[in-house]
Amino acid sequence: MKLTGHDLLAIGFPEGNALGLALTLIEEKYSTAPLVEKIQILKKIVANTEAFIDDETFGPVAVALQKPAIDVKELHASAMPYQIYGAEAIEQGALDQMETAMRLPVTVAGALMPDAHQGYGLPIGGVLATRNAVIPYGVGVDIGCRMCMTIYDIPPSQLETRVDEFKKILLNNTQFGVATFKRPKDHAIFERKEFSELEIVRSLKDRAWQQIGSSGGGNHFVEFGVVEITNAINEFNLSPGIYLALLSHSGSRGLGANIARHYTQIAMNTCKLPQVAKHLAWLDLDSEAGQEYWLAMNLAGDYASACHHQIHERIAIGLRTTPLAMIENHHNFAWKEKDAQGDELIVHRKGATPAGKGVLGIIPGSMATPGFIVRGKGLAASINSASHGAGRTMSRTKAKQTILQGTVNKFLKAAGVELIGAGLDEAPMAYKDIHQVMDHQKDLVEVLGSFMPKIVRMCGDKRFQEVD
DNA sequence: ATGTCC
Repeated sequence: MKLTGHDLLAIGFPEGNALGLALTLIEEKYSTAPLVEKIQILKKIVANTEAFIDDETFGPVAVALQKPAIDVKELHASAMPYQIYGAEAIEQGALDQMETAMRLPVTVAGALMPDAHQGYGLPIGGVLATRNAVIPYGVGVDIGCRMCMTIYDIPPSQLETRVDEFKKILLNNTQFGVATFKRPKDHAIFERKEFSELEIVRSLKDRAWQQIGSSGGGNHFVEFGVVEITNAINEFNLSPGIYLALLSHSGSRGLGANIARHYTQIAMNTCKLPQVAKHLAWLDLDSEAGQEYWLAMNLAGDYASACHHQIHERIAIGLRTTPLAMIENHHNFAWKEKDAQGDELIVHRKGATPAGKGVLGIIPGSMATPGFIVRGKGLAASINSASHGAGRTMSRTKAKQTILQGTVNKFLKAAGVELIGAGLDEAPMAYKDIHQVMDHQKDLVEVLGSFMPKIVRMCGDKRFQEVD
């Protein structure tokens, strides 16, 4: 009979690394021993941890047991006030999560964007400013998930006249789901010292190399479309007009996912919070783990950017041209920013677009509704942020159960969109009305132009879509 | 989001 994690919790093992380690070792060394004997041994380690520090078998368990001086935190009795944009279209679960986040002792300010919906810990569309603390689940699992748009001096009418050619360019130069490039392109990011100096990051380097330039699954996409610039974008000398553009949405693939998983576990093991807030566990920025996370998060952000740049580079080569402009922004990340007094804040944007004064950003709609090129207005109440899209109005499960393929096909046809891949969970009707969402954030961003998708590639891998 | 469970 094998011991379970539950048995170990019952005899006083704290949640964390020691538990897993003890399970592994006891089953390795005492696999044939009766259950009571295994329990007796482990009880002794809990009761007299120090005596086992040098134990040949259980030394590592004792070390892990001694390690974290677990810090039990309390929430403030009431939540700090925070601004909500488009509250009437935001689900209760997201509001509850934000309310909890506003009770953390490290929280300084918060805001909820109009595309908000429930997530793990901080809601998607949540912005949270803290003092000297970073919350891995306040950044999200896909660290550095971002948008990137390149705009070309090509008449967008060619999306109709050369549709098969453009589809082929997308198919040949993007990879979705588990697929990666046979010959990944090298990138300067692989010379970064974080890949050798941080153990967890080192263990992820080979896969990061395999996956660079790939897009993954879920709501990620690469699409050609028509940009209509209404307000000149002086950074690029881009005049009002209609252009062909490429828009991509993806993140840091396995690299960021595993960095997030690793440091979330450390945070949850060392920063114990009441059940309702447990996913908001933070790392102090001056702790070793906090500093490591900060470096690893920034690396994952730069890696996500590198992936987009390779996508756009490959496609620009396919188009035999160079872009007139490139606009990009993270929307799952934490930044060091200053408050009104000039003191440093850690601003978490989990599915929120940076919208500081003058800052360019991209807010996508869905596969068959427009997205927008925006310039931030720097509104303090929004913590210099805006939405990162339309936001889901339906869970993936519900979308797959209730939306019919025929309905989506008609919608795509009416919108003049060619779709490669994607499941019903990404259907336009699973998302809020982007126009309403934009209306709710008029004070946060100025719209400079729109982007209408025309040839869209998303993940067509059934392994990711779980069509039940 | 993620070779979708250490």
